[in-house]
Amino acid sequence: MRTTQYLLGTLKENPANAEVVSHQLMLRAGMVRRVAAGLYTWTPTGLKVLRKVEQIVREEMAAAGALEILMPMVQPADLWQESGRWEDYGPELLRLKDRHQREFVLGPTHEEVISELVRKEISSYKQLPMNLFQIQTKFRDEIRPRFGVMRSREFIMKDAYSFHTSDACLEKTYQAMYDAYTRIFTRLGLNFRPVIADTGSIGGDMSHEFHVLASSGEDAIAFSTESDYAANVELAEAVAPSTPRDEATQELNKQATPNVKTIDDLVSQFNVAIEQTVKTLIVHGTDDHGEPTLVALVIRGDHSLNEIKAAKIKGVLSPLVFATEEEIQAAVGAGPGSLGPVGLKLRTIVDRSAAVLSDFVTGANDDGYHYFGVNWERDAACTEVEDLRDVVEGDPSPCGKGTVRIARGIEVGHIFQLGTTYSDAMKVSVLNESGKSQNLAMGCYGIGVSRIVAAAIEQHHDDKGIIWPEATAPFQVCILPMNMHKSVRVKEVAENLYSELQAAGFDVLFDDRKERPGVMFADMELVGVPHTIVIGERNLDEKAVEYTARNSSEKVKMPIEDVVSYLKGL
RNA sequence: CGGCGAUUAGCGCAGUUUGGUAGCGCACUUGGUUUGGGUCCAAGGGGUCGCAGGUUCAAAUCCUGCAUCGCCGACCA
Repeated sequence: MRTTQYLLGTLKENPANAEVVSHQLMLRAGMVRRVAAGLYTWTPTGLKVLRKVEQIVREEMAAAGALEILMPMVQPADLWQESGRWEDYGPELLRLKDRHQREFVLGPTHEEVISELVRKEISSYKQLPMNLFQIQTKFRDEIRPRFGVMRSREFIMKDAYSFHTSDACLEKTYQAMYDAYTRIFTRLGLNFRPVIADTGSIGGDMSHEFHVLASSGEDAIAFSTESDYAANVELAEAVAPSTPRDEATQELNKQATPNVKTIDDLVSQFNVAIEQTVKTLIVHGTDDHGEPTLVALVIRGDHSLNEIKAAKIKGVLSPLVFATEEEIQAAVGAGPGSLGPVGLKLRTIVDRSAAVLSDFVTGANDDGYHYFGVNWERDAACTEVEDLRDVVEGDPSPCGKGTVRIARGIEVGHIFQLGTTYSDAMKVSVLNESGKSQNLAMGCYGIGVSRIVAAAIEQHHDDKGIIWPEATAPFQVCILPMNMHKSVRVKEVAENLYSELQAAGFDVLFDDRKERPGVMFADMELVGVPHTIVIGERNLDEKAVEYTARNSSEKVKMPIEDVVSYLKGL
């Protein structure tokens, strides 16, 4: 491709409204343009990268035995009503009507459509297992789209769905997908980790997320320092402390703390260690008779509540709903800044780490007062102990080996064993070997294709621009002729090399613009082309050109006739 | 949905406090100059100042409403 015939679209200045580096670079390198919130046009350079990612995903899915299909983006509402998600999905599901006033949705995912297909097409266990995938545009009406294509409303996803007559068979395909995903992200040149994940609203038993490690990632991941264990912090277990609770040494005493509204106030004004404080959070729940009630959750002052863990406790509303200040006042008689387990008349669930404290400090359920020297059993009941908090750096690893380290990741893939949730709702069944109708076990496997492009840039860039891994670079090589418009020799060598490289199968960008050298260098570095050949009068007397790799500052002078074989050998 | 902020040329911004008929840099066009790291000089094109209403002799500027966009939070395969 010649730059004079190409839409390069590079920007010298950083666009406003682009927060993360991948978003900035995608705009500056001319890969995408914003159309509306969370909606982007992929311009030629961006589309080339996107297609390369798609192709790798497609090849590895096919190699793992999945069959490619293409389902519609617009889906009839009745399928969603059948699965129950018409009600459950909420405002993220964009609903629309056609000219006959029939209701449709813009597909955020395709479990319903695939179930509809499979229940019609597959009728015998002999046709199973089957794994079908597509690479399709999805639409999710995100509350807050951000970070460019990283969290957009319209995005491209590879989604696969597998169907089985037994859990053992599902597990086998699940493992095959796990392995395929590992190959895909390896081929893409990404530093990634599979992590144990929450199954979330989609349900099911077993789930892994694949995360590209990057400081800008939206998810926190807990790793073991000594094993392969990795889990999303949402899910990672905070192991119960092995040391038993110390004996009480202090008397319970109530002190006036008029200016204390938060744990930080308490720590700074009364000289107590934050680890010796306890905070109490009030959430909505139901009692044994299913009646609405409030539940108190107690965690150590320096820890933070894990809402997913809390919501999984029986009798706690899921998703978690915090009590309002008015509700707390009505139930306890004190404001949120003065709550504590002593004398509290609500069901109280204590976090494992809070449960081993002694002589601790907590609110007195009386505005402006705290209890000091509090001890469990003696001063407050501690009957229910659960894992309620996020793990923190230095905790013992849940796997039993090493301690926890926290890193940030961008979720680029997610695989689930769904079981029969959808096939029960959608009646996806076949006749099994004994001639009985059986609902199918199902797995689903997603990869955020467009998100991968952004994630790759987060991981591979410097202050000059993008540094594409070989596999996803928009062009493999670029030719930069110095003052070609003044030098017949330079033009001739550049044109010849351009033809030769193309003939040898390289995707090459030939910068034939009448631009100053600095402009060309800056643009090619911004776009991130991995290999650059510079042709200038300076070296032509020796019939030589100069090679540089994007990921190195080293300049290599080489004879013109060696260029093709040199690049082939890389 | 709550809090905060923004909206002036294709992009990045100044001008708004104190009302007086719109400016800078980049990009673009033309001519010259320069030529291995975003040259320099000159000339030029491009704006219903987000929209609607109001105040005023006069509104980018003051007032009211709305829209769009972004940040933080809540939410989310």
